[in-house]
Amino acid sequence: MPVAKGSTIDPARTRAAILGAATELLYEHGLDGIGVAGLCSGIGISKETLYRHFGTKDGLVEAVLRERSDRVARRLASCAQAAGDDPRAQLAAVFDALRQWYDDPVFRGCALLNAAAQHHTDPVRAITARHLDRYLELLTGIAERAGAADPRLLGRQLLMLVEGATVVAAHHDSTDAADQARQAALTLLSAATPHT
Amino acid sequence: MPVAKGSTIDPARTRAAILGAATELLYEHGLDGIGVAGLCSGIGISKETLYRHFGTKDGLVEAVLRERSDRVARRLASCAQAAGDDPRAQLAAVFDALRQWYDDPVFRGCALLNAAAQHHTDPVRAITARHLDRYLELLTGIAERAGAADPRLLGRQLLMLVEGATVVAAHHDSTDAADQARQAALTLLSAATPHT
DNA sequence: ATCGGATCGAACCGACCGGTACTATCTGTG
DNA sequence: CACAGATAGTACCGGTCGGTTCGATCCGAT
Repeated sequence: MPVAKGSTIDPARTRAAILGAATELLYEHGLDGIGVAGLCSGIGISKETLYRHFGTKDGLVEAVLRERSDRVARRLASCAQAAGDDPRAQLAAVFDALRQWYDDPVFRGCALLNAAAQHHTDPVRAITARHLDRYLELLTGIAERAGAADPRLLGRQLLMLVEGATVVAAHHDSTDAADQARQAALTLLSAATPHT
Repeated sequence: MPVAKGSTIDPARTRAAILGAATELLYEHGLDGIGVAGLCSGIGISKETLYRHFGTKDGLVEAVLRERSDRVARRLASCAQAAGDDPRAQLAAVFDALRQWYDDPVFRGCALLNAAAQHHTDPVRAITARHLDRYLELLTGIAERAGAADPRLLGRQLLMLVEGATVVAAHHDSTDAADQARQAALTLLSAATPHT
């Protein structure tokens, strides 16, 4: 069959649908754990469609990673912002968001870090590094607003806590990981803030 | 040529040599980034030799991961022990050892975590989980000897710092990562220790 | 001196890989 | 209604994958 009986022919929508389905499949199976044929059958498209939209499997992978990084960073930033103006509350909100993520049954660690571990090619590494940059920017901003003596240092330390909690939750034991990391983060924040 | 002109026929030594060379190759290229043929030519052995010793590529991979976990955990524990009896000094020594590791030009993050990200199969995941368990045991021991109010909590938080520092050093920027994590670790240790 | 085991090198296998080509069929537009 | 573009489905391509087999050759122990 061509083009599926009742489906709308809308390249932009098709592309978005491919991205969404491919994101899940690549996250679950790993970049090298599923081939183009498996991806296409899992997504429900033909190879030609995939190649017309993304040119290459690597092209699809990079598009998936970029989109995922964008979405995750936006979501985390909005969680922080929704917590109000208090930097401590914002920091706590970040780890609360992480807890929800860790409890997701399909949680397998950070997709960007996993991808960089699998394809340590320049494009993938660049996307991953930018992803960590976004996290760092968010956390450093919180550190600044909290009045930390050295916001850039504290930002990096908080970034390590976030990524460490994710790693531990993914590969060791996710029980309470986010809460434990949150408590550590607040301790670091307090210690780095001149007593008010 | 068979058996290489001047080589000793010693299965145990051959096995150890394969393990050592394969460890580097698999770490550098990733588990799926190098095939059996590439491994054999890189190691300098024939396929038959590899398959007689390890049965399967997966068998080789698991043996490599197990041996690496053993070696790394032993080395880290001995670094801590060599720092004397003071728990704070032991903790600092752990991060000093990490700094040396991060500065290694071939540093690519934790091999065990990378492996788990690539092959999230039960055997690999079990080896990785045990690896983190060993880290946790070391750090929890330090927390206990330091008199932390909740040594198991502090141990987990320190584990997150160790793993987070490794991730950040590998994928973002290794500059000062170990020192920044060390400072954070000591801060957490102080905060968790009833004032003496 | 002999022999069994260890090893190399190379050929070989089926399966799967990423990617291309082509046809049939549907949608959306004028 | 007609046509152009998007898509499914399928067959196909060369290459590489993990893994097996075999003969030649060398080591080490008897």
